[in-house]
Amino acid sequence: MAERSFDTTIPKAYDAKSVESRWYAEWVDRGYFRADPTRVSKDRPPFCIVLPPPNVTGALHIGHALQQTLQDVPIRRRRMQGYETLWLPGTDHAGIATQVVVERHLRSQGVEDPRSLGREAFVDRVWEWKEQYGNRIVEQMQALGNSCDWSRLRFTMDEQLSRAVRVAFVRMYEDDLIYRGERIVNWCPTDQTALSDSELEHDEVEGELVTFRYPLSDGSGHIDVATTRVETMLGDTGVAVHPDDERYRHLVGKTVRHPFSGQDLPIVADSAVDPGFGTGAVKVTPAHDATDFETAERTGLPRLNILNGDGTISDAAPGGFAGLDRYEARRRVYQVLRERGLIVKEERPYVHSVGRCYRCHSEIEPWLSGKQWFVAVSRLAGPAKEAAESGRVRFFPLRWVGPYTAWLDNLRDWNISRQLWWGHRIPVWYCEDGHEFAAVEDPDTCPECGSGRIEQDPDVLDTWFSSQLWPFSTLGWPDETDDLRAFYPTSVLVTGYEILYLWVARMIMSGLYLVSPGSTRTGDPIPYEHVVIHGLVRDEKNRKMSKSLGNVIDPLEVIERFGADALRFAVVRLASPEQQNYPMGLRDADAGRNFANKIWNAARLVFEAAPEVGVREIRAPKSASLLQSWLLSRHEACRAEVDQAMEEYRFDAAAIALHRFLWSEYCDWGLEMAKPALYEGTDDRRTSTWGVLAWVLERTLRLLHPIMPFVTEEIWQRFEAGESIVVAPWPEPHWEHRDEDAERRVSFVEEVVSSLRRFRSDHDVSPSRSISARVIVEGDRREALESLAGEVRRLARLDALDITDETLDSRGSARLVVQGAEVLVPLAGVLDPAVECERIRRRLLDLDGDTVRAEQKLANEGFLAKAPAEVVEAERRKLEGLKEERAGLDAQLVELGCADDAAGSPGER
RNA sequence: GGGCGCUUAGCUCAGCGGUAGAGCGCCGCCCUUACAAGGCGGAGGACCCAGGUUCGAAACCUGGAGCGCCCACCA
Repeated sequence: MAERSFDTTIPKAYDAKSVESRWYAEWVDRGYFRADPTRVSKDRPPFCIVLPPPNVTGALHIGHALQQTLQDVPIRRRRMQGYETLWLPGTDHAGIATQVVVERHLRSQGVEDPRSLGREAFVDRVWEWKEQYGNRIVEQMQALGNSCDWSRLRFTMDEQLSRAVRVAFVRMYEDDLIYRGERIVNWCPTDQTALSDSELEHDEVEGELVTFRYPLSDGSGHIDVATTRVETMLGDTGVAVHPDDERYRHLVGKTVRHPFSGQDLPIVADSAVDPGFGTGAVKVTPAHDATDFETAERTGLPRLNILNGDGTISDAAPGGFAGLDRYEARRRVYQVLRERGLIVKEERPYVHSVGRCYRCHSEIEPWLSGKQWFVAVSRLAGPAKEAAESGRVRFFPLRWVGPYTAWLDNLRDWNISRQLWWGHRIPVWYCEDGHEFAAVEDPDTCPECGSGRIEQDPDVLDTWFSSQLWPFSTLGWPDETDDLRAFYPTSVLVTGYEILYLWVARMIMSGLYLVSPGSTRTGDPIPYEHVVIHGLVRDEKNRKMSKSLGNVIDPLEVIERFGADALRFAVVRLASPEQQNYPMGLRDADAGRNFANKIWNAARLVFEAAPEVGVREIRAPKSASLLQSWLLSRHEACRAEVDQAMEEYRFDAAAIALHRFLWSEYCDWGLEMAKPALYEGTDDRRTSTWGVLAWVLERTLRLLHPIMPFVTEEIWQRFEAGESIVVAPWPEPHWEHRDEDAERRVSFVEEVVSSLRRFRSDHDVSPSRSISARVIVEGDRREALESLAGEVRRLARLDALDITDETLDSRGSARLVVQGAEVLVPLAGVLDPAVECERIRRRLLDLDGDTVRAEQKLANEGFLAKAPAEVVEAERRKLEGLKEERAGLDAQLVELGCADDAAGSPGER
């Protein structure tokens, strides 16, 4: 044999760590991830994803790894398909979240009251924090292998993006979509800011429902009201009943006397009251309840704010409760009412839901906190709903359209002002003469009166106000940039369902409103064409991952132990869109690590078996042998499956298909059956076999590359088929390789091998002991078996294999039936007949069940009449085969001398 | 009070009209010159329950149960 020219120094075990660190830097250096809008053309369509920006504050967790891999996979595939791809990365300043983290940090550093630093100094400290930790996210993303265009890294508080925020605000302000008003807001007493409705979490708690009595001022009676927050009665300014409620109609217009203030509170009629709940009368606390606020608006009741921003009772409250914490006040108010005999009923526990701050989980207070800014949503919601219903934006899975439109239907105005320092300051100024105006650029004077004494609104905008602009502000909006024209609308948004409302819906609303159709590539201002919604990663016990539970998995730790490819594979395989939770532990990366190693070693075999001539040439093979046709056919089937799955964003299915093909087909059968040709074959046979193995492997690596970029690149380089797999073309279909005959024939051969292996195992024949076999089979399956006889001998460890189409005397042999063909294994005194009888009996048991079922089916006239002909025919053939096998096995039992305990035929049982 | 999702092998999940699949785990045997991060063989399932549609249902329809989630101004 000629000396081989291949590299035999490839290490036995795949070392993800060293491979991964080498390649990522190389890819970035070569500029593979950089998008260029000028390259976009008819033949080179754009494909763009903007990364949902992680918060600058934290480190990435495993959920980010999932989400990002789900973006990198389509990005890498489209890049290979020749699209001009842009994956635009960035981070979010995350107003409240960051401010809270930095405040906590400062406190730990001895700054007791961070707000005492003053606005400017505090904001400086946050920027310092951001500079320090913002990069960690980038490093993590690079370790994952994400193919982002780092030259376009954005941050929501970048100058350009901040200008976008101001332009958006001013435009909406001038169009009356943003207004300032005094309304009840959700107030977080811990973070001391207002929150939008979407920033609340709802939580069921076991509280109390206390019913107490208000005496009528004229002493003629009383009226009872119920509440779960009895302290709010300090802020009651009236009592409401339903206008049609006969029980109370005569009381409307009278007043009750407040037990602490002594003031007279009017009894009013309002149809918002549900006469069926409680007593049918409601205490009205306009400053601390959204419903009551509206009731008060309609009925003219005054507002009395009895809470301070920190959740303590204010001086405005009667009865000497001022200064008490709200929970303490609840107990005290209850006590005093009780002492005065005014409590008429108590229910404890009373389960009801409370709103909590989505950042710090404190119970929020509905509160009147002066004027707040709102976005009027009614004009925005309609087009956003239409876009989803008409399919201009498509949801994957489709079922999310329902919740999305339902949310838009019930939308209330969006509170966008936050009493924080970290964020985009509201671009509105007030002059001393009471004029109010919004401006994109910082003004010096009031445009109305020219006064220089102007002051900017102290509040900042809700983080989500800037986030909603993300898909276009990152591309240069409000300028009509090349990026915008080339890549907007973006192609896909990949995100979790938890921010469907908070973010996705708002991006669609604002995109449709703000972006001018003429500046986009399609003339549609919609931010993206597809929205892919995935679930959330949980821990192994399916609990939410959180720092306080200590069950957070750091992607870097997984990468360190198993490699980025392993993590990516694990996470993609989990990400079924039907599931809302993905439980995951560290060990789940095992399978991916093993898979990478398996591919590595398969490649090692292929390269080490490379024939001397034509080693590096990979040509589209012309199918030759049965084995080659089979492998090409199976590979093409896999390719088609992967393509389809990826088009449908079923990356889980794509990952499983690739795993199955490579491991169970390519390695277990393809490589194993190729060994005789590779090691003992003629030069021709060796070369052609190797050619197919290499061709298939090289293409499969490309199919797998989007999911496991590193190991595929490392191996692919050895083919010297191009510069990098990152920019190698995506495998084109080769439908002509599908060969169902070859698949059918090889599957017969596989089953012959399996049946012999099982036989060996059943009889405890050690691998070192030889057995021989004779197979009786006709037609093309016989040809198949003959052409693969050497391979079968090797795989089943036979020292002899006879193949014939003549009936043979089966005496003295075990009979195995494979797809109707007989496989005879001479017992030759080496095997225990009792064991063989047992084996046959076990088989007969299964056989009987199958036979009965088949017979019943074929006896069913409906089945014969209505089932498709091929189904009926298949059933007939099956029954026939079963009967033949049964006859053979019965004969065998007789021969082995254990027929006595053999069961009768199925019909007689 | 509405709505959505899930319920399939010990665990985590695919399958979504033609007699049950994967990964991990488990039990045997095997260091067979790609891989012990491996090979070969195996065990293990009233596909939540009850009705219905159908020749045929894990799959489709109706109802129910359990779990999870979302929405909602029951004070």
